[in-house]
Amino acid sequence: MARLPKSCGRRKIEMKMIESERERAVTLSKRHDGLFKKAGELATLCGAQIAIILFTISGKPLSFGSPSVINVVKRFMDPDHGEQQPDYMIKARMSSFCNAKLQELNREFNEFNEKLITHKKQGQTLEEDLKVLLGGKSYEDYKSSIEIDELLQMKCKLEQMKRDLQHGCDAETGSLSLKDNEYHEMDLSKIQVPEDYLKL
Amino acid sequence: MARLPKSCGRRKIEMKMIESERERAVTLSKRHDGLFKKAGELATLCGAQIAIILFTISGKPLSFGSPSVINVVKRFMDPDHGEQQPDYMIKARMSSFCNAKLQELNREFNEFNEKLITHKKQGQTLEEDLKVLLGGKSYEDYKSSIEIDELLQMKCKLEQMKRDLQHGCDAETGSLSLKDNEYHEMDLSKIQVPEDYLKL
DNA sequence: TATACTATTCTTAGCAC
DNA sequence: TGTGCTAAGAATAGTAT
Repeated sequence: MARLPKSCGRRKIEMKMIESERERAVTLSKRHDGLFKKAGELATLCGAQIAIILFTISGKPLSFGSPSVINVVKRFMDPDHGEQQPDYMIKARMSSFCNAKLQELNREFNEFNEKLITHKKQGQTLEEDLKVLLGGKSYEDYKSSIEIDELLQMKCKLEQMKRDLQHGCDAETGSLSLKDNEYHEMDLSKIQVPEDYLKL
Repeated sequence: MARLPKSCGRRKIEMKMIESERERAVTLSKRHDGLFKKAGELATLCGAQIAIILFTISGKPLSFGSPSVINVVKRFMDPDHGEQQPDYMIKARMSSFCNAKLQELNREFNEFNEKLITHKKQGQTLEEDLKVLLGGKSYEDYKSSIEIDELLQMKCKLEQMKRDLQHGCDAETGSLSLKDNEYHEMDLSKIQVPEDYLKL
């Protein structure tokens, strides 16, 4: 009772894995609640279907689905199941799956690229950059180990895919390009494994 | 330029489908960004694996995955794929799938029940309650149409499942019950289709 | 472990460009 | 459509129970 007016309140936290097991569990619990709540709100407000699947570090599965995880996942995995897709989506013959794959790659690339830029800005040496980028814990957490040439290969593939998609679509629908779709968020122009890095 | 100090700021919004198509799209965009960002933070902070699949009302798929949507979904769909599950999880022979199913049911039930309570509190007549609950747009959005007796059947099944699970587990591990698992959030005691409603 | 509290940070609704 | 701004509203880190 008689709660003293503590001088704590929320504080900023560093975006890295929380070391303390207990603290991590508490954060997971709170943020899991918050995330699922936000997902529900999004579904309600925007009439969207949404599924979230989450595995805790100890392997415990948590999920959220509106209307249900299974429904949404099914729809996602099955390209021909797109009953509700508008005409131009069908014409584009772009399965949800592929679309999503591109989004993921997009995200991975941009994250990677941001790290490159950040480290560059911090004025670290190339050696340090590479050490952090390829061997460091922070990036390792995200994607276990990626080689620069792998990245370059992916970039080429992505550019090819992008070209193919645009051609495929333009050919069929004329002016109706796919520029509304998410994978165009991928700003390939920004994704540059700078020459300097390759010189190593 | 010369931006006047507007007196707007954020306002509270009602939790229902946004009518205006444009406004809905804007909200979707903002909240989609926010949701995926939060998911990424959760993955980083807590070392969790997480996948989000989202279909907009127009059928456009958006997704987020860490490490990737496909990985997480695979792990989720395949009960035997639980390499990282601790011993007690394996002993419980409770597949991720079933666990999730229970969570979904839990959520559905509690939402339904909250609606029942809310409407009750608002002092509406039973007729109005049922109209809103079974035929109204807001609930229809969530689950297309559910009958009271269906709900009761589900409740019975859930109670049976819960009993089975607890017995199954207790039999194998003694005191190590599954009370840590999410489906125990399901507060069956609160889920009551009140007698009055059944009298109709 | 779950809940409560509060100061603070973070998110986002409503505008304007 | 997309971006930026601002202030109100939400979420939550840290703490204690």
